[in-house]
Amino acid sequence: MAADDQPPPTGPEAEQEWLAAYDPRAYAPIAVTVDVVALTLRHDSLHVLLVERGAPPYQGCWALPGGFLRAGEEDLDEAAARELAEETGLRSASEAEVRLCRLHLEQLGTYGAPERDPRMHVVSVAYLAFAPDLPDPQAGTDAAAAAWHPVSDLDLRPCGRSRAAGAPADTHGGGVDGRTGPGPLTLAFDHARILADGLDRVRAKLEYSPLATAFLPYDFTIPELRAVYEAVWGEKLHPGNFHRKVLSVPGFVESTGTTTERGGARGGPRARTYHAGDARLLHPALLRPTRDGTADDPGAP
Amino acid sequence: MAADDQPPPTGPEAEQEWLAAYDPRAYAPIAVTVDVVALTLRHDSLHVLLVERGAPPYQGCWALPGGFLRAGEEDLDEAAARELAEETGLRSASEAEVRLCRLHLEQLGTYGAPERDPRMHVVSVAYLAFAPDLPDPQAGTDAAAAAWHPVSDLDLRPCGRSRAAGAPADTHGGGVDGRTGPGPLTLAFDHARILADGLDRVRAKLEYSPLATAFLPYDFTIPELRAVYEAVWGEKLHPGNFHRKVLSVPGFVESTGTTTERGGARGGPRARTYHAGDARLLHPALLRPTRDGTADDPGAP
DNA sequence: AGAATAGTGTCTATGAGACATTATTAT
DNA sequence: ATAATAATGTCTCATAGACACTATTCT
Repeated sequence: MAADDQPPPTGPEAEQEWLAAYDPRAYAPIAVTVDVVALTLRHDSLHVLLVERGAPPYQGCWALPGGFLRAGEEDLDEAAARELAEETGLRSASEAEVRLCRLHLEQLGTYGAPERDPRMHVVSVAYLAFAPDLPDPQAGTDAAAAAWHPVSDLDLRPCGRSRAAGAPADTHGGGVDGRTGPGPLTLAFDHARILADGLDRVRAKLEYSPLATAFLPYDFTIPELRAVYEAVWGEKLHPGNFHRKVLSVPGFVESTGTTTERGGARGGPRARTYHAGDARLLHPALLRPTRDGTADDPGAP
Repeated sequence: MAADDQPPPTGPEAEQEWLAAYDPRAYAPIAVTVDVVALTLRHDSLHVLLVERGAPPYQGCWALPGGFLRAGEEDLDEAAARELAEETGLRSASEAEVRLCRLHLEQLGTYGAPERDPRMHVVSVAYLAFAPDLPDPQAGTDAAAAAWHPVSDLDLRPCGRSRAAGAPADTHGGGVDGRTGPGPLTLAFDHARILADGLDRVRAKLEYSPLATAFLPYDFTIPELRAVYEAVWGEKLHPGNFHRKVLSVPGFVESTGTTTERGGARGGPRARTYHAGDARLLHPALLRPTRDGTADDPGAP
């Protein structure tokens, strides 16, 4: 149900009473927030947008950008787009429109464990965003300190820190910078889990959807597209086979008829340029290399 | 963020003030509910569990079972399992444990348009459940009138009724039974959309996950498994090819070494029985028949 | 007996992946 | 000149799907 009513009213005035009881202030409060896992490619490695927390709990830790859903004013998608625009520091509507128009935004999942925020029960709707290279977030905006971080620098173990949920609120006294000693960065709340789920999602999505193009400018080359796959999957792909395969999937890319101005940085011919086609699903899919390990019956002669 | 704070405090007492401002009663209220798209197979056709609304809005309409998240008490998954147990009328914990233990439950998506419930802003976390044949919901429980409905009887057009979201709240005055004249059943709120999303999900999931087995009892035959695929996809499959393919996917099914007691209803040999294997992903996948329609370059000679 | 079904065998088209090869460009 | 790279060609293996066939069981 939307707002459900377990015991339905039995009479007309009981019904009135029932409706009156809908005042949510009578219930224990739940907050609804929207968090965004915004991914982009920088220097051929996957980066995620994080903000540094300026207040406890988890003060000094990095966290996913996000904020409260504005009750009665916006849908979840709108809230996610708004938060992202705010945190990336694209203030003017026109600039935001230009830079974010090619942005892909999709719902990732919702996280609602009662103890995930020590202050109160917070239900967070997580979104996943893919963007072509965005500028560094500008200081002086809503984001106290927002920055792109290489995903490989982060600690994504099941519960980042010492059990994220029940983590001590006095974290801000000790290692304030979100690092556990010399190790990788840890994230606030259950954000490591959310980010891990987002990475799983994007890795899977590249197989059957053309969304790799969302990480690139409007025009791109096949080798650039391959770099996206390699960065997201963390594996080198066979250039020749990848090239032929991409061109064989109907609607994946469309030729522009032109090439790049210069060859590769280390030599090689100019590459032809393409832009995204109209396919929304890849047929056939670009399957991830089978890092099998299945041993596939090596016992048989 | 979990509960985010855009403008971080600048001083110690400002911080205190900031934390005090966290009282969610100061914000416009948002309700959080959990809805369940519970699917099962009956007589080889897909059925969904619905409850009849006893109160406005959408009084008399059918809706997905669901209810409020209990603040501070339960996670989203727990709330979904609880609602499902309540609405299916499996009251005793032991019975619920027995009947629901084989239940598959996964998060489907979250719906939060401000106007989706005319009373207030309600954010609903939708879950998808697959179950082997469950008994008819018992009257006299929480569910005023809960019943399994054939999915094919429902109107799943983009916005079920007259634009679900802005639908008039006085619906209970007119066509009270959830039908628009002689047509198929329409659902309350945006539940037609949620159900449609759930159907998309289950159709896709059968391809690459072994979840078809969640619709069947512990032991099953390959033809029974095929019936699940045919019901969900709405297409007849080639019995011979399906059989060989299922057995060729490692970890999908495991032989029990026995067969059914009797042959098919209309003749044929006894079928061997299997139970679900330990694979969580199918490799290779069971791809849906390509209802291509791509015309596949009919212009060439 | 006749009909329907479980399970297996065979053949073909297609796609994935391993190389190999040619042409083009930067250093 | 040398090295690196874009793009294409060729070959092999695995899988999907069409079809045929046998064996078993119900009416």
